[in-house]
Amino acid sequence: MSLRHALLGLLSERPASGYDLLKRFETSLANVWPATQSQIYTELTKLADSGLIMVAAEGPRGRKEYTLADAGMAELRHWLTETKPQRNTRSDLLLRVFFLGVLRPEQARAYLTELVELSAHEHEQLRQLDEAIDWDDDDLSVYGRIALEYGLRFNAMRREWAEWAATQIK
Amino acid sequence: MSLRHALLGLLSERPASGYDLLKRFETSLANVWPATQSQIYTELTKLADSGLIMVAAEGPRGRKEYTLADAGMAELRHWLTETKPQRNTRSDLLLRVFFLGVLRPEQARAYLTELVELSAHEHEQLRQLDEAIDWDDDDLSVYGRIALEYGLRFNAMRREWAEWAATQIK
DNA sequence: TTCTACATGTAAACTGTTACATGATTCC
DNA sequence: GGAATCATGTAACAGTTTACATGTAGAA
Repeated sequence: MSLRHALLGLLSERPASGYDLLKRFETSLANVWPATQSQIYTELTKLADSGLIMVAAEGPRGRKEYTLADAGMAELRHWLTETKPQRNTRSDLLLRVFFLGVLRPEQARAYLTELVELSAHEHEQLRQLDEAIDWDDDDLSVYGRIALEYGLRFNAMRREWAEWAATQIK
Repeated sequence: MSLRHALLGLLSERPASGYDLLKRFETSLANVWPATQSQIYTELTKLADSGLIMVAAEGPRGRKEYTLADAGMAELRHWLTETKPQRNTRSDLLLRVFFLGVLRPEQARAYLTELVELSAHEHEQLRQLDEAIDWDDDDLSVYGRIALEYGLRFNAMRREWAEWAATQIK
């Protein structure tokens, strides 16, 4: 149940409405924890009911601005320090690799070549994002930069692996 | 819905019972697509109902041995060649990184140090698995080795990243 | 005035996890 | 005879996706 912690985390930076949070998910958090509009609004209601967040203000068009309650900050800290991350790496991309033997060698190689391109493309997207952001030296910048660096290294690794893998066939 | 394709893929290698498939998930496939006993038996029933697999034989203790039907092989090939992999990387491990700013610097560094150890540990597990397996040059060996190499490279990358990240704090 | 962005909510279907429930065969 | 392993199945719950449904405020 990480969605609630993602919401608590975002609210720890500043108060926001469901709509604001949705936008933040679509941009910064989409790569590590995608969430839909429906899921976010439902979870915010639950978080407010359980007292981890509060409706601090109501604005035009029924806008509700949420703030983190003390209990919410405590829960966020607990999640960060006391719970172990799952190394649950469900990857349909890698699952396919196991079964490439049912294809002809050139088809299998084509799949791996697509992965090279996919990784190169994602790497480039992140590189552009990196350039576009005016990095500061506040918390958000430090940790945002660290997360982005992970994406860069990950895509570089995956690209090299897929290039190597393509040479292993036949 | 990759579970059904994982099952079709395993059955493309050889006929198997639900129990056999469960064991294969626990060992080889656990790293890329974990599945529970309950899920596997339920999905096998659905696959048989829709004609993608068939019950070829029944053994002791109610054992049902499934084989891949032609339609199942077609569906497997379709999945491998015609559908795009999701680059859906839900990672609670990385999600936490975004919010490490709410912790004290030494706590944040401790989290990253744990990731170094986690990656080193997983790398070592895979290295031992690599040594233990008697790699052949059949399809299964070629693609199994490719998938394992991914794991090795991934954990090496993650370890180096976490080591670097720890130096970036404060 | 009309379009776009803001803004929220619910229902149904699907996927995945945990727990319960049962029983047969083989090995020691 | 007892324990471990083989073998299957279902129920309840939690999490996720897709689709539907509605309406307001501001900008051009």
